[in-house]
Formats: sequence, structure tokens, C-alpha cells
Amino acid sequence: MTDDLADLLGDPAIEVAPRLLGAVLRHRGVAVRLTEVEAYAGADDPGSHAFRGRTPRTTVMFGPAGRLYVYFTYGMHHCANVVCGPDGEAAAVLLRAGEVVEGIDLARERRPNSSDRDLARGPARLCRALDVDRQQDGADLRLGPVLELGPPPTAGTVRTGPRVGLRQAPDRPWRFWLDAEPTVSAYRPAAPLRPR
DNA sequence: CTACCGATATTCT
DNA sequence: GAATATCGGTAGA
Repeated sequence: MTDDLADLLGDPAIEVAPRLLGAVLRHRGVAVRLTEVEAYAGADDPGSHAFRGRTPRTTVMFGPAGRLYVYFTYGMHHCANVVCGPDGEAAAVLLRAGEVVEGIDLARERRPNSSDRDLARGPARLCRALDVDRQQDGADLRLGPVLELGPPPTAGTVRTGPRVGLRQAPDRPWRFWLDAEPTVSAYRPAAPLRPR
């Protein structure tokens, strides 16, 4: 087979991101159709984990495209990205939300007290529904978790806006989502600083 | 629906 | 010491 995945993911994050909308990520019995993503670049992007250079956490971002970058944050949540861009550019696309299209019973077990709409609505929820954690950091997306591209989104269905929860570079409209999808997460600006 | 708040590992200052 | 690519619970409109 021609390696469509590698070809596409070699492009910059800003180009890869909208192309991932509608793609399906499958892992451990659950499949999610992506409805919302965010692009993160490297050295030029203050909002990116890779902005200040390579750390143990971000090593995978600096590697080849086509792998999963999974990080642990807020002391309890995992978030997954598709590494893209040319080798060394440290670009990635955060998978923010999706619709569970297979294994919904399993996803419900992993996320009790959640409505079906909320099963993968948010980056940490999506990881929980797919049972993705740091063990999948660096995983090859052709082997698993498996990423299956669909056709490009229909013209006019992709919307863009600022990324969620960032104070850095709030002016960049690098969040992409499918219009009229109920599984798209609610926009939340960065948390204000609270006195300690 | 909105607003607040606590949990708490990793990274950065 | 403090911020963070978040979430779930609770309270209130």
C-alpha cells in the first residue's frame, strides 16, 4: 500500500490538522471519529510544549511524523497528539474531541457517569475512552493506536478559532473543528491566575 | 447553561 | 514556588 499517512503527516501541523477531522483512531476495542483538533508548531509557537526545546516529556515530538505523542498533565490527565512535520520540527496536532463510532459499551465502562456525547468530548476524555496513556507515547500510528484517514472534510464544514486553555499566542486560530458536531468541546479561555 | 474549585505530575522560574 | 494544551462535582441562574 502507498503510505498516505506518512506523506500527509510530513506536512506542517497547520496543514495536517484540518485533514485529521473525520479520521478514525482505533485502540483497544474503541474507535473515535475526530471532530476537533489543534495544531502546535515547534520553535515558532510559544504555546507548544516544544517551544523551549526538547525535554524528556517532549522527546517524541522531535522524532519522525506518524507517531503518537502522549503527555500527562494537571497531575491526572493524559492528552494525545499526532506528531507531524518534517523530522526535527517538533510539530504535532492535539486530538481534542471525537465521536465514539465503535466499542461504545467499552467506552461507557471506561467513562462511567458520562453521557454518550461526552465520552470523547475533550482531550483527556478522548484518551480515557480509548485507554491511551503514557504507554502509547511514541507508538507508531500504523501499528496501534491505529489512525485511519478518511476523505478530506467537505468544503465549508471546517471551522477555526483560538486554541483552548492557552495564554500564549491566543491570536492564532489553530483550533479546527467540524461544524454542527455535538461532540466538539466547549471553548474555555485559559484559567485566570488565582491568588494562592 | 455558567462559575468556581480541588486534584496534583511535570516543567519552568 | 508557581503555571499548566483538564476534568468532574457542586452551586446557582
